[in-house]
Amino acid sequence: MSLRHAVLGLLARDPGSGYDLMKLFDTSLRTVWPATRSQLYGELSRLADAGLVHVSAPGGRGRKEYSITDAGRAELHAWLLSGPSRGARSEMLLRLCFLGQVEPSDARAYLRHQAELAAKELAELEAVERLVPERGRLAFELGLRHLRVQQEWAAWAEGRLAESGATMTE
Amino acid sequence: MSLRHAVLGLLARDPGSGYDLMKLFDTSLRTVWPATRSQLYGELSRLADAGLVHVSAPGGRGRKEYSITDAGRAELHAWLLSGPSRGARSEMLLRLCFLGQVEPSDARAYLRHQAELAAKELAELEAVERLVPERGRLAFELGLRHLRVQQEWAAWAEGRLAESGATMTE
DNA sequence: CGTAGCATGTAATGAGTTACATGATTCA
DNA sequence: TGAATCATGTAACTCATTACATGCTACG
Repeated sequence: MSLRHAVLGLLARDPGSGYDLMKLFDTSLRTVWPATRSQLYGELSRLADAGLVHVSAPGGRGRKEYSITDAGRAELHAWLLSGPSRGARSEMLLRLCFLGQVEPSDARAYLRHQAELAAKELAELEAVERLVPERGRLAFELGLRHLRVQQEWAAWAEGRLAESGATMTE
Repeated sequence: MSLRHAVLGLLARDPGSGYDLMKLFDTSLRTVWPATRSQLYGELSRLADAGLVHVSAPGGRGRKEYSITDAGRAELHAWLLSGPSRGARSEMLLRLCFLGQVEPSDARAYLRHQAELAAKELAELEAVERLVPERGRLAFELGLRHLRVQQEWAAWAEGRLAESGATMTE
């Protein structure tokens, strides 16, 4: 139930309408916690019902500007410091569990492709490094490091498969 | 839609009943792709309707042993080699985006806790390293490397906060 | 006056969680 | 005969995705 907390986090920085928040979900949070309009507007209503946010400034064109309440801030704070919730799914790891079931050459090609993909994303990330605001620095650095291991690991894994394949056909 | 592929992957290794598969979901796949009974039995029916698996051996107590079909194998193969699907959510990264909104001392404590957590999981993983079957080796290694960066990063991040906190109060 | 951008939602469907509900067999 | 294990499911609910649907306003 973290969409709720993403919304609270954004509103804790600045009040805004659903429309405003949507732009943030489509930019800064795009790769971290994607959300759609229908989800967002629904969640805003529920948050308002629960008293965690309130409409602070109705505007033209039906605009409703929301602000976080004290209760909302308390909820956000508690969540921020709470442990990681269970149930993490990793499609990558799942594929890996069954990668032994395709031809070794296919598996190698797949891993090579993964390495290239990670390298590309890494390059993109490094290119925008200086644009990252100070407050986003920690998250950025973690993303960077994750991509680096991803790339190194894929290269290592491909090498390993190549070796064992060679051994087998000898 | 990856529960489907997890089931196909398991059945491609060995035929089994919903009950059998559930044990695997609760052990080997627990940390990779958790699933519940109700999800699993539902998915098995749908897979059978779609012709990707079939009941190969009905047994006592209502047991239905499923096997993968050629169509199922084809589907699995295609999925294994397909690119990563979009929509990856990271609760960790989301927390990080908003960690600036709590007291620096709270944030540091949180990061220290994360580092310890990663170190503990790492130790557990390393302890069972030799029990990992050859076919699970790639996934295991990726998990290991991810935990290592997690730990190193959390330590680095905490140090960074400590520094900037010190600068601010000077 | 038209179009780009602002601004809000609903409906249908699929995926995941939790709780409930039942019955057969084996073995001590 | 009673408990553990085998074995299957349904129902209610929440969360996420996709498509549909509408209307106002500023500006050129």
